[in-house]
Amino acid sequence: MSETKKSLNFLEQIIEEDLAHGLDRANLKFRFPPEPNGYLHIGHAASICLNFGLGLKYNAPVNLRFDDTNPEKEEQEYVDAIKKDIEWLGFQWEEVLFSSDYFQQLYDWAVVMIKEGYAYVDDQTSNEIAEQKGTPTQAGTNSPYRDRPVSENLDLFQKMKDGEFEEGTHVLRAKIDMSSPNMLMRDPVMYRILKRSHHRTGKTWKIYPMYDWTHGESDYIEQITHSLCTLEFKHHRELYDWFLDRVYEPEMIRPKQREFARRNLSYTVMSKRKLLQLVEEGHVNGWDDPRMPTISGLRRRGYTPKSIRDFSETAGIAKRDNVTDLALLEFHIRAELNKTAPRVMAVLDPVKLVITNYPEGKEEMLTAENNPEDEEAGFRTVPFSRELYIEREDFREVANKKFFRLKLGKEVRLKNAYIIQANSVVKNEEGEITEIHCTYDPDSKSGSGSEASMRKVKGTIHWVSIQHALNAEVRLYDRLFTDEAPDSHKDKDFKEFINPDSLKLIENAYVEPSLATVAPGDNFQFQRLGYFNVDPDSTNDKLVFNRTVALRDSWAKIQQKK
RNA sequence: UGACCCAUAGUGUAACGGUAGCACUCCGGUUUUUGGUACCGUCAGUCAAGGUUCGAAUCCUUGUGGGUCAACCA
Repeated sequence: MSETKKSLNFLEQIIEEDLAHGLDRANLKFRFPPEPNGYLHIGHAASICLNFGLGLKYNAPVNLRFDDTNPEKEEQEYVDAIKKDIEWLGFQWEEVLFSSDYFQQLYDWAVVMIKEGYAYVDDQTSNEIAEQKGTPTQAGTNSPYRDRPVSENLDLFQKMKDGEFEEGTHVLRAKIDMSSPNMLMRDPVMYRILKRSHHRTGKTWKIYPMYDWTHGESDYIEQITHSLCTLEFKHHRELYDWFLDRVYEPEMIRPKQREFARRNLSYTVMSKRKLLQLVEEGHVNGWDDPRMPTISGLRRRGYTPKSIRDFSETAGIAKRDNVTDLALLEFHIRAELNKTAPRVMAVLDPVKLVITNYPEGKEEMLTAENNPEDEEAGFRTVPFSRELYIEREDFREVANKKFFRLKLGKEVRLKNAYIIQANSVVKNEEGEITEIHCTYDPDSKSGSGSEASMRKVKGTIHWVSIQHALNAEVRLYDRLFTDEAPDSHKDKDFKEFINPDSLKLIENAYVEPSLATVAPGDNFQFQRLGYFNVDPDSTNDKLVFNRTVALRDSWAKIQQKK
């Protein structure tokens, strides 16, 4: 009975209103319209989750439509990558479509517009046209070709299409209003001549339609009810509607463009241009570098589809500019991995520990729980022996009471193993500790049920058996930028804020032998350290792990306060 | 010196004229063979000034602050 009513975001409210005013629920249809000129990022993910989420909520189809009207920038490679990312996020489109599929229809409509006096061919250069545009505060002036006869326009447009003119010599323009306060309404270009091979239509077309002319008409052809885009397209809505008026038939669905604020994330940038720059200038190792906010980068970093969907859901949709805290994304990946990632032991900064009263040559297999958060996860065994590695920072010769880890003369629990007491250290000439000598309590074996095993010891540390451990490379990632909003500073380039420590490479880490058979993409929790996944670079000979995110670390906070 | 959009805890969002709520972060505590998780708790907000109203985060006016718009890009 206690049904918590979920509040609707403003777009859902618009849809509900449309439904209430007679729109048939069965006609609801959405689309996600990427341009195949780059990789998808977390901001796109918000849009994907929005559109496909609406599709799921209303049981309505969602088309994947590639907005491919510019053959100069678009490539098949991006089409494939985009499809992969959307599927990986867990969504299914109704149809894969391309704006280029509509080139003929668009052309036919343009001819009609010319005949009706709504479009004309302009022979001026782009500079001349730009000069006549005016400014936001100043009206533009009409082109000298604006009132050329329909027959001449038809003839010229035909010749543009036939490839009789060079690039840049002619454009088709909509005849609207050169004094409109909306710059986009000042006779916008509908077609330009481009003698470029298109990734799908090849050399069929010599002229290509512009975004504004294409997008709304594509929505109309597909009978999309709600065409949702980001805020910067707000001014385009007037044009979108004007173009729609040229072709709209009353018995058809009339698509509606509505705008929402794009999702920004702190400590990163979200523009394709800037991300491309990071790739091209070598600040990162490609579009799928685990530090990139791209879907492919997040995937390689170890983020899961669900964590990204949950993030988008929690962050919500609204119309104000935002910079969402990276901590929210991290919260969701920790929440999921805590429930699903198998726990294992790995030592990243090893120091040797010798258990002097443990028989030399002896080894035993100890039982370890795979995931205390998941009863189904079961148990595994880990080998134990006389010489172990522990984390260097888990030991101090002397320390105060707040330090729960190993110190001289004190006890600590080795996770899944025995209680040990540190007795002495061996140092090298530099005074660096090379070995810690300790003794163990043979009766304190974890899970043995003995009285000694039940003893409360304040600290528990992880370890690996030296002779059984596997060598691994571990890549520790941190935020790519040191500033919350690196591209928000007018006087500074965003690259000035690149974090020099965004990648810390550990070439000689040690992991427990159960990890011998992992596959790229597998997620683990390295106990007490964080969540890690297997990088595609990983091989049987050389394991490579990426740190997805560290565990929350209250000890680090205590230390920082000092 | 124009048009349009936006303004709610540190961050992101709800409240649709009727008790400002949720999540993250931060801080404190309980439990714990992960200084993790879980659980409990604390701090913290309607940009400003007027107006309408019994009652305003919500409606109106003005101001302030931020954003968008002058590609043959999308």
